[in-house]
Amino acid sequence: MKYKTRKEEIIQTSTILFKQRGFSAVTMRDIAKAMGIKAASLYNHINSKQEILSDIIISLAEQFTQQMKVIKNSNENNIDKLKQIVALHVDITSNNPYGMASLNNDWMHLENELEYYLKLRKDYENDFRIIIEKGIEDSELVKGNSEVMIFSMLSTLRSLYIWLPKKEDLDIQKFTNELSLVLINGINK
Amino acid sequence: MKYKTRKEEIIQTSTILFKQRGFSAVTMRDIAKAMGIKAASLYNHINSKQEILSDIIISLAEQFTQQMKVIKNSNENNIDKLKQIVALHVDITSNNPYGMASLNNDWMHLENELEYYLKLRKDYENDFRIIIEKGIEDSELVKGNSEVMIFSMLSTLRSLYIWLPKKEDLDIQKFTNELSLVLINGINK
DNA sequence: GTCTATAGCGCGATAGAC
DNA sequence: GTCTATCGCGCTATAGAC
Repeated sequence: MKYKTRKEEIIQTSTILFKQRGFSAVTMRDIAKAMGIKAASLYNHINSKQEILSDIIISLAEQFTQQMKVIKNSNENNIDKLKQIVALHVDITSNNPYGMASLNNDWMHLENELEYYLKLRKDYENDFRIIIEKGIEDSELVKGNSEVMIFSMLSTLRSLYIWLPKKEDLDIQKFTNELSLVLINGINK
Repeated sequence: MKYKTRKEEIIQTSTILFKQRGFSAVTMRDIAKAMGIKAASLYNHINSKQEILSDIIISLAEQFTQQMKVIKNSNENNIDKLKQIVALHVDITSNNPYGMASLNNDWMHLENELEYYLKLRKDYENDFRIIIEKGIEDSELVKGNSEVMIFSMLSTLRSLYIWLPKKEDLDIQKFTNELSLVLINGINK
């Protein structure tokens, strides 16, 4: 059996459709059709379309926040912390590339959990910022515009969901190292 | 007068709303309300909601393709070509940050122009790839995974629309240089 | 747990008055 | 060029049979 519960199957099916066309363009009929049932039957397992979205997004956002806390409190230097963050994004994204599309593109359609999501994201970005700024202070990173560094790294890490699914036979460990290299050392010879 | 034509006003208003909530979640009634008129009145100036989307996306995509051709055919070395590409993205995005959201997130809702858009994007990425690979070949760039380099740079450049509008007082020239530095030389000391 | 039927509403778009 | 009125359809969600 691929799914433990019918609810889990609904969420996984929705996740794929949400990535392809976005939350607003996917209907309950689309989700039901992809599962071979009628839309009304979905409501035996979930309460609303909105609930599907928040299940997808919040569980991912909490994984990031929780793991960031571990990285933040470790005793490594700041460069190694950044490498751990790269590994974290590759790990979560490769385990749920479709869900990451909703996290990135459909968070604004959250209702009850919107504020909670925004707080999780803000906390995450703050932790990231502190590592970058500490890295500059400790002379591990070049003296540069820290906001540009944060923007550049986070943009790339947040876009992994577009790219990873296209590389089916990927060696995750090798890729993580190559990506860390490009992000930290650049591409200039 | 802020807008030359009523059609232009419709497109600019839609562009802002599409960025906030995405094409599918914005209604003709929303667009009309933002302009202080009724939805039916919009149809005196445009033919369909779809037409608004394709006007936004195709004009931006064509700007990229056209300027990429100029960069490609210039006599500069590959690193300087990459810097020009960074400048191109900063330029187009700072002139139309809202439209870039549609280009990135709502292209899949194009109908008649979907294939044309996909061709423009593919051509652009191919030109980008050739510059990176030539750079490695000519020993301007480190020997590394070129796909990872392309992914990383393009992800950052494509995310500029999220970031640029938050920095109103930005010195565009200075920012372009800082971003080029981070993308090409990395952040490692 | 899935079905048919349908409520209640909002959608994109059109017709025609002014 | 904007309005009111409305068409025809699709949406989320519910009721109740099996």
